[in-house]
Amino acid sequence: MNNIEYKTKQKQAILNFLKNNRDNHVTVNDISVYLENNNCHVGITTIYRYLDKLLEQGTVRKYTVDNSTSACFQYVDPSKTCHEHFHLKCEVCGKLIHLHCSHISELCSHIFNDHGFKPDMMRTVFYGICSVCSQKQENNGGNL
Amino acid sequence: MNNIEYKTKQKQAILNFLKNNRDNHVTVNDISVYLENNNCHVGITTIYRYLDKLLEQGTVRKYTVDNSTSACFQYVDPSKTCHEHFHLKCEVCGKLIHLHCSHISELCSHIFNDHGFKPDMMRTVFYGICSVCSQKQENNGGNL
DNA sequence: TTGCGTGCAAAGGTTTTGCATGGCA
DNA sequence: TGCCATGCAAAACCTTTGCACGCAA
Repeated sequence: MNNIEYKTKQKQAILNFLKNNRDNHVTVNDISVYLENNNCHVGITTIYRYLDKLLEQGTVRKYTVDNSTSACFQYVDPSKTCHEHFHLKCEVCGKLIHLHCSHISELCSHIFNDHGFKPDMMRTVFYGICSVCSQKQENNGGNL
Repeated sequence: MNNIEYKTKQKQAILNFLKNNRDNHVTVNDISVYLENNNCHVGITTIYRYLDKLLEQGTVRKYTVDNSTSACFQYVDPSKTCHEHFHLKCEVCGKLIHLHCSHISELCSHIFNDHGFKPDMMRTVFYGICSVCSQKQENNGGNL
């Protein structure tokens, strides 16, 4: 009845993995596979339940990228406001690019100040074509 | 082999529902339930397949909104299908905001010139909270 | 008549739930 | 020793696929 949270191996392993991948988003499967390969089996039920808690605490962000059926999670650095980090998704090769760029926070401030809308860049994904794929398309003369 | 698209009752019923709800996003289940209640049964397979087509045609947009496990779709007015438009989606009320703003095209140029990524703003949606909903949240002192 | 469209059933994948057991405090 | 945490299995969902039949053109 006290609602005290216990410290366990599983939780620490999950949180460590999230922290070590703070620059990337990871899926439940990513976590499960990684831990498995490191001789630290954790049931997916546990992963889901712990991520739920971390989500409530704001320790982690959840978002979904188009075409991906499963949810993505990312550790949120308490000191850092993640306004400077955003995502580009290449629609050709599917690569997800993580970009640190001050221009984006300027844009966010502008949208908020002048348009009253408060963007959540952790949830927002820019769709387009990455440099590698656009180069390929040029070389092919526009054919697929 | 001609790839001609046929007109059917089912498609018309789905498209009508989408048009009548152009101010909201709807799920496959919403569509299915509504049609069922209107004595117009359409299998979910058909709904999924038709939405896929509409998506390719750009007649409809697909979203994933937090807290919802299933995908959301929203009719896009053909007259508003303009490359100068950017889209903001409020995650609280679901409203889709069309925005004209030179700052975003500047950002796109910057992303392309300095990062080599060519954003497709027709496909990109900014998620966040609109002014009305953020005001409401403030008035509630942060409670839901 | 042709071939696209439809819908059922089944498969595939992700997430949640029930329940007995394990383990922190 | 209390309770929370864990993990298996099963259930609950969402979405896709296969296939036979229906139906627009």
